[in-house]
Amino acid sequence: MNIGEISKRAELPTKTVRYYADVGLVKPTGRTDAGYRTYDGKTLRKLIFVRRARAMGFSIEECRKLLGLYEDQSRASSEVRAIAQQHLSEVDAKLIELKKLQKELSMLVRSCNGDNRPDCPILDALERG
Amino acid sequence: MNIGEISKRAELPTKTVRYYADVGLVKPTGRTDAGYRTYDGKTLRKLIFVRRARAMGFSIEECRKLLGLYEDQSRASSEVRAIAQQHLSEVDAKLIELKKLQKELSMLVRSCNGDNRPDCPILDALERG
DNA sequence: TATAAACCTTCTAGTTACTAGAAGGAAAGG
DNA sequence: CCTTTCCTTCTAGTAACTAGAAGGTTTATA
Repeated sequence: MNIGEISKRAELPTKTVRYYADVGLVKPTGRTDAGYRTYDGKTLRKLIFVRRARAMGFSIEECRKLLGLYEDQSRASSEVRAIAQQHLSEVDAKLIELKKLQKELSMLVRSCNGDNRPDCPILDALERG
Repeated sequence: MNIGEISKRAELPTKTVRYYADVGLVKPTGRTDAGYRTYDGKTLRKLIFVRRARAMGFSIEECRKLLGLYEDQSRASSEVRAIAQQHLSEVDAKLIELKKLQKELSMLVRSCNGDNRPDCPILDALERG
């Protein structure tokens, strides 16, 4: 399969597949005489794996580690769990921050009349803290 | 005040203050003979305003608009409210996504034994979807 | 007064994970 | 044969800084 075909099947833009090849995340299995990248079923599964991991918010470096473990038939599940747990903690933390922010912002938006007068509690809050 | 002083007072790194000057968000009031940036109380308030707005997740461009409205004594509060409301909607959307992610991830982490055996539901989920 | 420490300047480049676009070669269809 | 579509590489842009280098200025101290 060339890059167009694999992109369609992996549901990733060709630019992204090329990028993953460049950074050594998922390399093509080979090249044609003309220099076209070629991929097989195994690399397709890796690309899909990466797409899903990225959708879960894992970074490229985390994906690299996960792929390594995915490939390693003798890995311990604890290694994978550690990465996922770490990522989950970060998600938890972000969630808390975002909830606080939402609360503050929605309070501000509700408190502002939103009319033609210049008086605005939102700006006041940003100014005074 | 020079950049070191204003940085301390605004609780922003000097690099960031310089960056804000470069992008025209908060410009110094002038320069000394030696080329040092100088700031006054008004620019200090603007920098603090920007720090708070950034902490609320407003982008630099949103900060620019908010600063414009902050400066404009005759603005309508509805203009400010529109920006905040827009931002709030984005926060809401992100929050929903992040909650879904958290649920999925924590389920996966819980389902994984995390022992020495290679069997791992996390990798399985990433592979199969 | 000499000099060292602490401060300032500009410029370049690195960060994350792509994305857009340009210039040009290759393959496939009519 | 020609056109369209696909592929290649390379450069540069995105957001919002941050790190570091090379060098000028100011201030404090010996």
